[in-house]
Amino acid sequence: MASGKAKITDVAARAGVSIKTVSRVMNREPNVRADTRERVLEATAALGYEPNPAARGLASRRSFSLGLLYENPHEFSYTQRAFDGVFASCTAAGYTLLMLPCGSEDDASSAADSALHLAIQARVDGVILTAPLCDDRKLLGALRERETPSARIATASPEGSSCTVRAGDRDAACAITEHLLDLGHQRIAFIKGDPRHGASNERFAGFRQGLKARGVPLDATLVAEGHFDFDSGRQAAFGLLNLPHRPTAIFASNDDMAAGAIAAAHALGLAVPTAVSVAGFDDSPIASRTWPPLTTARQPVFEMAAAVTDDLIAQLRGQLDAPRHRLFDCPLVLRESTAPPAAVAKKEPSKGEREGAERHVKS
Amino acid sequence: MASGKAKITDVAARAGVSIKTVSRVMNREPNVRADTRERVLEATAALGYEPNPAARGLASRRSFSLGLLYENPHEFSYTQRAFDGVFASCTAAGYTLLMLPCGSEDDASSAADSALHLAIQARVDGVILTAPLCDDRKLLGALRERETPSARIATASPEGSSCTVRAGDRDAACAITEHLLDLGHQRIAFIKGDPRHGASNERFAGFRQGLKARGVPLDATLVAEGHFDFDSGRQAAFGLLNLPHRPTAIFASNDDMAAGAIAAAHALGLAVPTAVSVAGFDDSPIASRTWPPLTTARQPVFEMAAAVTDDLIAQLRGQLDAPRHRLFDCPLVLRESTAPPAAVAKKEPSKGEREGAERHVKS
DNA sequence: TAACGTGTTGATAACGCTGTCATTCCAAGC
DNA sequence: GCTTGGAATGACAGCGTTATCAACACGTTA
Repeated sequence: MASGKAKITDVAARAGVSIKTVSRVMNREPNVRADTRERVLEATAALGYEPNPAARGLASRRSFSLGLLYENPHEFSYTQRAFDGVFASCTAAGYTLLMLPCGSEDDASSAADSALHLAIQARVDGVILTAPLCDDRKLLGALRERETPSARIATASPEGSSCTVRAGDRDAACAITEHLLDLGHQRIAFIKGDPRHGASNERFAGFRQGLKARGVPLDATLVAEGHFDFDSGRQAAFGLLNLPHRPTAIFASNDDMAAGAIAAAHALGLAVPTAVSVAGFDDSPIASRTWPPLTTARQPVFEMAAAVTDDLIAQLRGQLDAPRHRLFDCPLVLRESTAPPAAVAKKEPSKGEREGAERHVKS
Repeated sequence: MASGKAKITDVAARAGVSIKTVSRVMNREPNVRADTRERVLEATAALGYEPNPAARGLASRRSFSLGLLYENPHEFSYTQRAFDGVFASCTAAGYTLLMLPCGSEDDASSAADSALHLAIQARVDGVILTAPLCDDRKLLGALRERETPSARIATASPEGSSCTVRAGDRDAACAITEHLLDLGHQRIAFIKGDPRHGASNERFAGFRQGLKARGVPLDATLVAEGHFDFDSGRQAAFGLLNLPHRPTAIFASNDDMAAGAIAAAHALGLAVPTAVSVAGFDDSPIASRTWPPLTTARQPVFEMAAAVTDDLIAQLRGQLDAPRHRLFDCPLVLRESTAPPAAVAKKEPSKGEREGAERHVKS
């Protein structure tokens, strides 16, 4: 399967037919003999031929594309926020944007392949990769091979020839940990995220760093595995809260898992934050919709996505000499899911720790 | 501003320059005299000229488009689920898909204009409209004028020459209302949705229909206005729960508002569902993340979006004689946010109403 | 046998733009 | 005035497909 430079004339030559016949086969038109079709298909496969959509569009006066018009919802998922940032930059620069979803976990690599295939078919000038795809070696290799410029959002390795952007996960996780320690918590549990995301390691490292800075030893029994989703957070929290000597605070490494932790606490009859404090990460929409709303760290996804897209476009235009690697701060967002532990709360009623419903503190 | 049929030769003729000069102006290339540029720009404006992206792409060997690769998150917003459905059908049919967001409420019509403009620029073969855009008369008029085929998701008027799909909002809302009545609730409050969405009326109508079927009169003081978002739901619920004679159940016409209602109840120290039951609509991700998780009606957004996209593509291919108008059922999803009212609960402990954590009942 | 129809294939002209390179213009310098 | 050189402009050949229409093969009918 030679790569994408073959054109219809090459296929026609190889199959020993005219380009029109190739065209007929590609467009599933009738009136082509079965054996002819076979020869053509063999040739397209052998040459790795992909029809050029621009040429097709020009000749046929169709675009083979649809538009989905929608009004921006108030509620954004991470992907949605990233899309909005990328879209804003694309529009400003006169680029159009294709969404290329992969079929999530199960067999992630082959799913990535299919998205990549769509990118190749559409002949995009460049691609933007989100975590964890941005660290998929196979995918990156394929892109390099095709010389497709790329940019990476939330990568684990902010280096190399493509532009990258990431959040200061470690520092922000450290700040959250210190916030919990400042409230008087000593037994703080941590729920890890999907190990394929670079951010997971960083956030865990930030947690350890925060403990270390205050001289609190890491208790391995208080570290649970999660996968960045609600259910895994709930499960992990159940385990943690059922421990003989349970933690007084849970730091889940994203908001969805933190929401799960809150649900687990509720189910066990433990009030948040009175009986147990819960903190998340990201400041995604769910963070302000739980009860109580979550203390978290705000990841500026829109800005990150827009910035890295600007960089990619600049690179495509040859306006960028070296790839740019950006780092964004994640400010702490204090809400009502964290408070001093019960024991401490009795002694000092936590004056000054709980005022405005929402405060932003630079991490 | 004549519409999209002008080409570069027309502009060149009108401006009295060669097509190459027009090209230079369009691409912001240097070395064009200011007055020449002016004349060209005047001509493009007068003719409503939009460069043909396919021709540009073919000649320049670039596509002026980027791809955003991402892994499907577990958590879907409504838009995300709709996108996934549309995308699945597009991919299967060999179409590419452009996301065309509008800038939400403030000045919705001009926002719709900008999205429409993008659609025209990109020369999409057709567009898919989601609520409330699908009922924007100005937008529909513009599409008709350009003879751009369209399909509509969740429209208020399931008729006309474009294919449509909608949910059985009225029946499902009626079913939810009857569920609450069956539990023994008599004072049921309703929080309306954004009036621009056709679904809002339907759901309210379903609510009234449910009451009427059981002979319960509609109490106007128990009907509050909302806008389908968390905050408006919370506000509305605050008002309702602070009434002298407060309702024993709240039916919010979507899940986000229902989540807001739960937050309001929590804030007022009212336990859900013991002190007050709450029901939502949509079965969006938030529905299973609140505490307690929400009783709601599942809107099969993915399937609806995929189906209407299939119809649109069939229409584009001339395989459809008459436009198709589809209706999807919304099955009831019973979770823990609804229970018999306190008074009734004392008498009969609600046997048989609370068993599996989640049951689906066809509406 | 000739004429006909049907299924299959190919030659060639678009499609609407950009890239290349030649040409023209015009102010500055001699 | 004449030359010079860079800025401004244009002529024209592609770009890689599809559409049109002609040509051809072959079995069937008159």
